[in-house]
Amino acid sequence: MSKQTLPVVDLQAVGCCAPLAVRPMDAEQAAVVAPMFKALGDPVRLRLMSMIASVPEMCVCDLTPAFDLSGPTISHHLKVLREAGLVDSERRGTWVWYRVRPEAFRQLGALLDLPGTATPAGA
Amino acid sequence: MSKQTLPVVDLQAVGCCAPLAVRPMDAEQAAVVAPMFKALGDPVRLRLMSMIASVPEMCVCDLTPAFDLSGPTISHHLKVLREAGLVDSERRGTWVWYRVRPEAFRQLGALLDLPGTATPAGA
DNA sequence: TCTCTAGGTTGACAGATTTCGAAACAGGGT
DNA sequence: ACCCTGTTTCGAAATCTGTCAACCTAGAGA
Repeated sequence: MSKQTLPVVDLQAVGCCAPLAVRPMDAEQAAVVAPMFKALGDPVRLRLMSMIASVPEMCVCDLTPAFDLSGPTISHHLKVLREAGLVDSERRGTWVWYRVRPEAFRQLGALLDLPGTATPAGA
Repeated sequence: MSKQTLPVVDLQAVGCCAPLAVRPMDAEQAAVVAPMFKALGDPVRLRLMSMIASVPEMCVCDLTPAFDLSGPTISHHLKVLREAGLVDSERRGTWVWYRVRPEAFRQLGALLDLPGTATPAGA
């Protein structure tokens, strides 16, 4: 699965993350970050992500039945999220558990900060 | 262009935006938000977005030469950003100007908030 | 140990979407 | 009328989505 960190995103190396609204992104940075947004750009994956993100960890066996999709399809979507660096998976016994990678999540959030807009309380 | 607001996203109607990490998204919400992430999921569009977001407004005539792509292609990408509700365009005389829609930007940012993680100053 | 069963992933494939450029078109200035 | 900016249309090539079949791993039972 991914006990040893995959050669995937390498968030640190990007020198990342002035908010989009502050400094334009260079091509290299964009090439690293775009796949993360792309991974979230599918309704199924977005829901998978939100289900995983809203708990400490989530079993695939609870993810799959939430959709009208076959097991392999869910597995493929999870792979996309994994390869984008957004989640991490670990097999424990019979089941496979997914959890978010907070660094990646944080990086995307930071990118979307709108300076001078301290996320209004009521939003 | 888009003087009258396009029947596009309708951010308010979604009842949107508990952070992903707080509550799982229902299918309907995901269907509305996913296209926005999808729009940012291409390196070219991500850079376009960042170029637009980092200034009050941006002329297409300054956007196009920043890429090794034809005019029509850039125009296509801008259309995707527009239809996702992320930017707005306006023709003034000869040139067309693009600017971000802060509400959309804010919505995405809110979705990616990681509660208990007040965006560290240095990040 | 050997087998059986359940949970997940991988590989291969058809059908749908994207991406991009050439050419044609529309808006606006001169 | 002519030129310049940007968009649209259309078609070709590449990529994505979802399924079935096959496979691998782990636990249960004989």
